[in-house]
Amino acid sequence: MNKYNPQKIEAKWQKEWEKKKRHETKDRAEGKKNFYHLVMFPYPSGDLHIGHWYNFAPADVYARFKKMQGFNVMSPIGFDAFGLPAENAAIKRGIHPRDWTEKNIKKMRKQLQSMGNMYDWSREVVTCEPEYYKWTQWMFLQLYKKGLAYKAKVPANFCPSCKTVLANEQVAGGKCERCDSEVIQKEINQWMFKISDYAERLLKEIDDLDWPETTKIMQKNWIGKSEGYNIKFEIPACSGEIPVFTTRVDTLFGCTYLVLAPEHPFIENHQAEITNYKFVEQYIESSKKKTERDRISEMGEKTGVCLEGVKAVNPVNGREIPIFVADYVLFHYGTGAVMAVPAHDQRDFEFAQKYNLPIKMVICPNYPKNICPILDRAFEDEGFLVDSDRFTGMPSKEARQRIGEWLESRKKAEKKIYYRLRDWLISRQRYWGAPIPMILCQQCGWQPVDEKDLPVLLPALKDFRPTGEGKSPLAKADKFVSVACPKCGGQAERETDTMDTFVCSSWYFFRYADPRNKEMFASKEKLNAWLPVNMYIGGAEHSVLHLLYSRFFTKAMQDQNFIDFAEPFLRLRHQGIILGPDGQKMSKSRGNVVDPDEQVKKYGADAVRMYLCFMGPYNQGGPWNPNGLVGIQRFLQRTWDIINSKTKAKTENQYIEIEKLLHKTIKKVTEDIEGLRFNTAVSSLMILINEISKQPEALKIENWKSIVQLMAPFVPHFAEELWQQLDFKDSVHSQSWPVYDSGLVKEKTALIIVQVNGRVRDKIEVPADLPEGQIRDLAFSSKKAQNWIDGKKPKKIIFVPNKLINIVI
RNA sequence: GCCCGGGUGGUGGAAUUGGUAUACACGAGAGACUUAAAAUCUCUUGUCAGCAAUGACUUGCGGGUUCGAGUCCCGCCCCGGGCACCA
Repeated sequence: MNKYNPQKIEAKWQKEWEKKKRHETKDRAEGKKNFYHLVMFPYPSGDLHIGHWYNFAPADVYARFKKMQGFNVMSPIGFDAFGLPAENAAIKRGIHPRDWTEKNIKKMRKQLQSMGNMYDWSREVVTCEPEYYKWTQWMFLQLYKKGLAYKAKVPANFCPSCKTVLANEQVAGGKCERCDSEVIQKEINQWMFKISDYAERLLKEIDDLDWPETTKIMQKNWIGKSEGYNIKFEIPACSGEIPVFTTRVDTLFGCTYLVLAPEHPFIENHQAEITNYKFVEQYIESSKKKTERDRISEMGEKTGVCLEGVKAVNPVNGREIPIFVADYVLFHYGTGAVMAVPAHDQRDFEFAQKYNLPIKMVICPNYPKNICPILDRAFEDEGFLVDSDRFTGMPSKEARQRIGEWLESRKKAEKKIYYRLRDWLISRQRYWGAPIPMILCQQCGWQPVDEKDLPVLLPALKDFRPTGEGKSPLAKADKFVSVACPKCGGQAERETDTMDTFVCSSWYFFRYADPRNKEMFASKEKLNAWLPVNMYIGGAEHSVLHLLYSRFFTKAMQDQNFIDFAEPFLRLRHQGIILGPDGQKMSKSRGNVVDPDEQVKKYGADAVRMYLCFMGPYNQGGPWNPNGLVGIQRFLQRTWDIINSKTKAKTENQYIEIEKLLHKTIKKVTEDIEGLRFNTAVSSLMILINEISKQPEALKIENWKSIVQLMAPFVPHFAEELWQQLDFKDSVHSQSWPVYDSGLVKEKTALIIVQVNGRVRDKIEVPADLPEGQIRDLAFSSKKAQNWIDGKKPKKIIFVPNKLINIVI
């Protein structure tokens, strides 16, 4: 008998599809709506492990499903090819990053093709190719022109091992996200993107997106909006004032001192008035030396120094209060100064306890009883005001508004909003990235490279290793550095830093729409044909990095009218993470990376695809365990055998039950794929085949057609082969998705659960929609139920149509 | 510390709106076919009691709401992710 040989048919159909260019997508298809299906493009690290398969194979099931539903689906793929890991790996192996990257891409292309995904390779983009990074540089210039790219000397996160600065988003717990080394603070002149200009839009416009709620919350927290007041505290000693930001104006009467961040300019500007300046200076120096790590480990252990000789005046009651400098106050947030209310802020509370400062309670949980508890920690909740002059007795929420307005009318305060989001630092002192297209002229200052001179090619350096002195390796390439000023023509120097890879990946989804355009990153016509992305699938680890940056790019490009939409990804879903068999995150150093090749060789790509779908909920992931794969193989073999036995169907209505089950399965599979519940979709297919295998003669050939179609997205080669064996025309993948008959799906009978006092005592089968009265009679005549009713009179009867009757006695 | 997500058989998991808990699959056990093995097929498989019919118990723990709770509410424990002095 004809045996299912996955390796043979997979090779056959992959060749055939490629020959017929089955997966190339036209920008317009007659009578079809475009559907942009996108997976996060991979980083060419070398080998495609099972985690990649988990990302790409179920995603491809969705793409194929949408195609069969009649959409003109674009499913592109490419490589996020610049970046630190490639460079670090190349250094380790003593080869050039370009060679290493190209070799990996070649290998991964082959591996990706072996999965049988419907990628349109004609649209492939590779971010380290000049034809691509030309437009990355072009985007930089557009941002620069609008003042959204600027160079500034800021304290930055510096990784001593990677020898480059990093964005805030790339530092996790004081450590480098890539190599886990301790990050130190270093002041370097850096190129920044002004993402903070878009904080409000990034926050507001996320609401309407069909994204996982958790991802939205993460982005919102990262942006971190706070509304409050900037309050002016007068400093009589130097006839100046210090503004502080607070979200709790209602606690102002409880403010017993001010605290400035060590970097606050007031301190340096008033050396004369501060009588213990030497001491203060020492404190500032010592806190500067602290690493991010020190600050984290010291959390709770607050330090500071009082500025002797200067006092601040609380605008609300005219009282003079001391001023401290302490590094628990951050300079880069708000005004770099806070009003300390130890009774109602835990940090101030700890500081006040340590330095014996007055703790004055002004919010009570239970006014007018007015019994304030003795505090062992700050009371940060809402309550009623006490000891607050004419605001006493007012709920804190109302007081916030009233005190704010009152101060505003006296010009002592103004409404203010601050965001936690800081600007995006994009300079990297590394070789393997897109050069920043800027030129520094001693006469004219920073000048952008002329657009017609793009791309600024990355020179083919022999020694590309980082220098460690905070300078890019490109600085060593004299030919690259030395250039004529675009403005005056005089001697000038190129910027030698390269761009963070996240810049390259912030716009790649535009390029897929028009990948070979030489005039523009993509034409508006093609952008409008495809974007925004209809379905985006990728890991949750990008919740704030890539996904936030891409939204920023999209908004910035919209504002300059290069595109017509404000959000790049309308629908987003995350796949889970496949862990190593040991339950740990897969990593080469742990040696638990699973290569799917062995399983593919044994069971075929189709079985592996389907097993990945079947394993569990797609967004969950978990440890890799191939034990269940054999179950998928058995299922495919059984399906194959039944079809090949070519059992002829009998008369139409004899097997109506099977036909009904088929239509229920169509409904279930359709709904499940749409919701990315691949595991239950596969299980319902198994139930169907199990049922059919009991009576294979029950199915008409027409119904086999539907079944093969239902399976096609999961096991594309298998389905294509069966399609051909059943003598159907064309390709199964260009068929339209089966539609269920709602008449057949509707149940003719219902199984009624008979409960007595909420416990199941019997089950009775009745015609569907039988009215309550009749079911009641049936329930009472049930012997099993009668045993429990025991002749008693029911107190109550609960009836759920077509489901359940509960007799309460 | 704060914000999310999760905890169901030996294992992966199902239960879409508060209505049969354990679908589907793996594994295990028994049997059929076979000289034998593989493959395939059939049956059993949450726990306890029972020959059985059947009954009791069971969704991390403890309470609660409800005729009825894996699902809702309160309190706790554990695991995973994010944030981490953001005033």
